[in-house]
Amino acid sequence: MARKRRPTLSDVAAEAGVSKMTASRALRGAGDVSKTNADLVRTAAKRIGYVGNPLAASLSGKRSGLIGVVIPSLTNIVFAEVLSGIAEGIEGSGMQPVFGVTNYDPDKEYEVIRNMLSWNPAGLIVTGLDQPEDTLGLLRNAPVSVVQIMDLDGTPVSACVGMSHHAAGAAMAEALLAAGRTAFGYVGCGLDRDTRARKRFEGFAAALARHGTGFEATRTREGHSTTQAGRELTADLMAAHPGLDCIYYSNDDLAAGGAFHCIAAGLEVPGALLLAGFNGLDFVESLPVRIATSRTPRREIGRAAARIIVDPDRGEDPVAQRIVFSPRIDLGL
Amino acid sequence: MARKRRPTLSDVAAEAGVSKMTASRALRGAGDVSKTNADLVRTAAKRIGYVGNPLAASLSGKRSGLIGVVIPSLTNIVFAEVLSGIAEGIEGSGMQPVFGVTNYDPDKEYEVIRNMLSWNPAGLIVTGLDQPEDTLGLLRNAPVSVVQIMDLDGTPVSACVGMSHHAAGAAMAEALLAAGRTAFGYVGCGLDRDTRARKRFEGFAAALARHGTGFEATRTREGHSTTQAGRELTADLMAAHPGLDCIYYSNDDLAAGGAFHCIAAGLEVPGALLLAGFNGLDFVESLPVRIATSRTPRREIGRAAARIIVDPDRGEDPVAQRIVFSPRIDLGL
DNA sequence: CTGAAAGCGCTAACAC
DNA sequence: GTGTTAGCGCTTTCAG
Repeated sequence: MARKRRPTLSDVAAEAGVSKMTASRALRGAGDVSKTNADLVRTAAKRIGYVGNPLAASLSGKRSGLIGVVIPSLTNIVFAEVLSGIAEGIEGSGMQPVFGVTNYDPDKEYEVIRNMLSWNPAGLIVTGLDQPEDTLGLLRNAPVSVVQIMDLDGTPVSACVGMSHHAAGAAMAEALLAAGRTAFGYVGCGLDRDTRARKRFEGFAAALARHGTGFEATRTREGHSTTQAGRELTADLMAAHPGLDCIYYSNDDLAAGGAFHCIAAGLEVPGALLLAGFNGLDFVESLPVRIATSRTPRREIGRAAARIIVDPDRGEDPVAQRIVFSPRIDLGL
Repeated sequence: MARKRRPTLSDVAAEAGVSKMTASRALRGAGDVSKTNADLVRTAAKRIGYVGNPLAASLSGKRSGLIGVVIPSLTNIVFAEVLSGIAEGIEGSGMQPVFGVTNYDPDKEYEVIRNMLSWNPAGLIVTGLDQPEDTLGLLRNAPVSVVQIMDLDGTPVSACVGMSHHAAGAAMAEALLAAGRTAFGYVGCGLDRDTRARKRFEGFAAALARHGTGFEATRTREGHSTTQAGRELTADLMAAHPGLDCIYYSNDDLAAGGAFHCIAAGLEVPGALLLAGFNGLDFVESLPVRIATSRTPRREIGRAAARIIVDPDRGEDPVAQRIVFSPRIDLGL
């Protein structure tokens, strides 16, 4: 049962009795086509089951309908949700998202971006602002819309949508101080590679300093943020510094681990010890104890980034867009 | 600063002083090229910074270097990890993964697959075996390698890699019965659309039936599986059936919510009430109480699926591959 | 082993 | 409005 060759634009044109160009124009609503012919073409296309070949269109036109997305990890639900938002934002545009995972490795990131650029994507969505210089060069010279996401603390190549992690850290510190906490500890994972977590830490520390205080102790570890790591580091930290009344974590996963430790150890949360995470993941709400967190609009960030690429609008205005989100603090009290 | 046109194969050929074809062959190691020329070409390519245009290659050759991945959701960490595994499996092959999210909507799935096929991908990785007939037609006639993942209970279009959810459910039931549990409840979300969760439920129920028992009560809800939903449904279920000594959940997220309820309600877990989830997510290990789960090798599944598409090997053997994984039960006792 | 010719399927530029 | 002519950058023939 020889599978028939997939119909091409020529087939549609022949079927409709017009030229390839008219068919092309009619199908993508470009240029002017008489209503009669437009209908003719559309019916013909439907009849023979024509599906355009975006590969050919991309090669011919300047830009492909691909949107490259570069994220550091997919094990982290946060980035999965960003992807999800991007998929939503692209919806109906006929574009396809392609993704690349860097595992927080700058060299891998360079490779991934370079590789993606070879596809002549319509746009590139890249996580973060702190790429090494050669990667930035790649992005600056790329003949595509570049959108950097998740971060605002720095100088974007072009458009960027995200939030200030420094400010987010500071805001959380202010809120915790206002809630009467005085003895702070910190627990974080992968700070060597996660520049945004580092910025939150610094923002938090800076705010404490402004109030004449600081972290009494910190516990950090390389590698992924897991609840298990959070639990262990918290146990360790509290054993050494039982006087702490507040711990700031680099994210909710670690904070949840901290909560689990406290439950197991019979530590009263948040009364005796207040735990603060970051992201506002869903499960935070249903933990048996309340913890503080900053809710980040990651799906919205993805959606907004996708929209910037999908919409050619904004009249080429030379000032690149900068969409600012602010995480919302929830002390859970 | 006029950005120079990106170098093409012709440029490389000219630079190396050979024909386009020799350059092409040398660069992708196809056909025979004299070592001398091969070196000449490679150096020339490096010198002028040549990066191939996969769009053109795809249009010219039969298949593109794109791999389509169709998943129901990205809000669920499980599928994000599958994607992650796919990215690993593709690594170094020069292929690009493109993804589409269906939100468990069969119509959306049809559209996504159809759209992806238009790119002439090298392969398609699709979640599940239970597509509607028209979607199956699309897949069967697709001139690409199709790999269905996550499920084995049914007839695959071609290759498939995953596990039997029916068997997984049954195995968990057997294990719980062996552990002495006698009064079973069930909590699930989104069973109307998640056929695999349904299969686990059925497998579990069938096993109970073989032992002359069954679920005393079930609580289900539409929509996503969230810890919050798990917590609420558990509270509801236990209020109505305080005599239960075991609850089977459609996944770990719900089970965690159940655990949180029990902690808050002072119910002894697992002593008085054993909770069993599915997936073996990382956080299960660090929960303050132990719950049972089935560990699923989702990253491995992704990696294996990618490999099937990346490797042309296995000598065209007409028997499509079928890679079987078995979840490993951990009662957490 | 190497090269010349002929497209892949589509669209940008011009004519008409 | 509509058709024609050229490619996009690569690979597949098929001759040498």
